[in-house]
Amino acid sequence: MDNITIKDIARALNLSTSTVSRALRDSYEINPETKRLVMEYAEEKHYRPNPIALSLKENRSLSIGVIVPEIANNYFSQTINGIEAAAYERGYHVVICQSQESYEREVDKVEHLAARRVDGLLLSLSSNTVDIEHLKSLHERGLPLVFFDRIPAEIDTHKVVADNHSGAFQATAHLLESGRRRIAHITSQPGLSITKERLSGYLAALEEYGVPFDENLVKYCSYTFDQVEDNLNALFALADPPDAFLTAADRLALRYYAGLQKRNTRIPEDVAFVGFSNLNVAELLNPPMSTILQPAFQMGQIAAGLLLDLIEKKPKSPVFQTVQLSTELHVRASSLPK
Amino acid sequence: MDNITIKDIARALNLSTSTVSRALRDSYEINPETKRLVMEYAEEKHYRPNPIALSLKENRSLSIGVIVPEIANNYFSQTINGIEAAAYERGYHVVICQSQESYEREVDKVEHLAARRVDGLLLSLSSNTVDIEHLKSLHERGLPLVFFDRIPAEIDTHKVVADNHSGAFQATAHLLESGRRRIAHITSQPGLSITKERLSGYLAALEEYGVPFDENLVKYCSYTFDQVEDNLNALFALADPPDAFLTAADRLALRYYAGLQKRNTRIPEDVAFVGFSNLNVAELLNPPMSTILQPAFQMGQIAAGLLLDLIEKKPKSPVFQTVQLSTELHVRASSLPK
DNA sequence: ATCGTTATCGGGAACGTTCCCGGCTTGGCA
DNA sequence: TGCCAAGCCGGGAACGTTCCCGATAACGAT
Repeated sequence: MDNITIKDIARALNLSTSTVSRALRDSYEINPETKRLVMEYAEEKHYRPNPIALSLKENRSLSIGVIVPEIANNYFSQTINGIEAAAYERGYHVVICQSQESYEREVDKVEHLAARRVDGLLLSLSSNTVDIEHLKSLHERGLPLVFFDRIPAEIDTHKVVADNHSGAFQATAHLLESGRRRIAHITSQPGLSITKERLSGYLAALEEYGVPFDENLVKYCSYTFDQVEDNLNALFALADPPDAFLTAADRLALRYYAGLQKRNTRIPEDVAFVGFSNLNVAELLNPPMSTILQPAFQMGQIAAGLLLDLIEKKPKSPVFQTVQLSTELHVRASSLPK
Repeated sequence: MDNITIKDIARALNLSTSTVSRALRDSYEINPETKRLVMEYAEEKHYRPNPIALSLKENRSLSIGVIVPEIANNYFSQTINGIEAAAYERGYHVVICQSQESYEREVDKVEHLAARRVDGLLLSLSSNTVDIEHLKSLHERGLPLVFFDRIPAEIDTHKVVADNHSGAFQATAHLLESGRRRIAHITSQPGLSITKERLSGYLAALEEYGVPFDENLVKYCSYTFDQVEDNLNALFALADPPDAFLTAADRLALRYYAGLQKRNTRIPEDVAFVGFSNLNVAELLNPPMSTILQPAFQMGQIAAGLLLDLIEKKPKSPVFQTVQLSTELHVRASSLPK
């Protein structure tokens, strides 16, 4: 594991490190013959510049960090692919981390990446993150930061989100139009931005169609603690039980799909079902699941692009924007009229 | 982004960097009072040691690299979770990369991680990797290396795999016992270790049950190039078409499940179906898919454990082992007898 | 012959740490 | 009174680069 360094080359060719360094970067002030010698020797010995030494000197790493709650989630893995595509194109490496929906892990990862001198950070908050001081101070100290999907209100920077309000509105309207009236909304932690936006879309649709809102139909779920059965039991114990479900995430959609089937509730006969989800298997489920699809890959691309812009033209402090991408409702068998 | 350094502390407290350094590491030869001063000042100013400077000096990073073909694959994301669990416990960070099933990307990622001085590398080969010189030379130069799942024969180091032979054997035997005779085997690139092992299990089962092998029933698929329809057409154009499918990966299982449904082939009436897969939705598919489940999380844990052992006791050159974990056949509706 | 130019190269500081050496006070003891 | 050993601390090299200054030589111009 002892790699060859510029010093080694210098010693071997009886040159100074400065000369070797310049020869390698093809500087004009080095004799072509010397350059050739250095280049050839470097090639032969597989010289690779030490990025750590460079990072130490330049205080940057030509890499960006990504922190997502979990990668075992189609939505996030698609986003990461978009990020990688954009970063790769512009010569940056991507370091991927998971917060595992844990606040402590998130803080740990953020600090680790910052200490490792990533040139910028892309992130989607963990569902248990309430305090974002760790990010705020980093941002104030000048670390370029772009949020996507689960964004905080308190930090002013670029953000990329799906149009959650309209996605939820569309889905709810679709359910209402196919004759449902008691739509259960299974959603994420109340603190998350996506939760609020989706709830507001849901409420707006109810209002538009003159259907009264019943807060008993809204269930906030932790991703980590499993209470599917309890929630379903509570919902179906209502005097007026749900005849439709609108779920807010891949994970929730699957859990409740399974939960409903376990209690032999028929979809879509007994209840209709629509999920916010980028599951690539929605079509293959039994029955095929109606989903609100988010442009995950594109979100990643855009977020990475914004971050790299931020990184590369640091001097002028930019006007931060929030990019909102539209969602697509895919109606499948799970939400057909009864 | 200007972080406080030991030098800053030294200057502020009128001490030397050596003293500050020692005070921070609680050295015995520093006056308790001085220690207190330094510690408090460091705390107040949020001093964090610069890991890059440390890496440069110590030639290590307290982090390990993981390269998988793609993270949008339940099998790999579960493995990564296992790796992270094990690494976290022992104080190491994990850097995740995707080769995207591309040889060039794999080489690039490997070199990048090595240059960044990861202390070791965990990897599962891309399906397009044939030449592994890049890994061989790294390994010879002393970089600890552990392979999992898709392993090369040419490098002697720790390896962690599922018992692919017996998994395929079990699944094939199960299909044969439920009355199938023409079992199509849809599998990965022929070069991969997992492909060979699974094929051998498939063949062994055929032989045990006295069913002749027909090479027309085996289809090798690239992950990147999509030829599902062609393959299905070819298979069903056979004089004696398949009455069962054994697929070798998450991705293939889903594609062919969808492909079969598109051509209105009934499962399990017309063909039975079993897939190597860690899909968490297998139960929810239509029909629920029989799968051969691999202990992905555990594989990650074990692989990471072996790697860390390798890293931490470098001096003695160990005896390398290949850990083989057993798979589990989960029979569901897709492979019921006709 | 002297001088300014150009072409080519080397020295050394700096990035943030650690650590080897060496140095200065004390104070205790002979 | 003198000496040695703690106890405590600073100087500086080293890790691999880059880059700012110089430095040296040759060479044409004055």
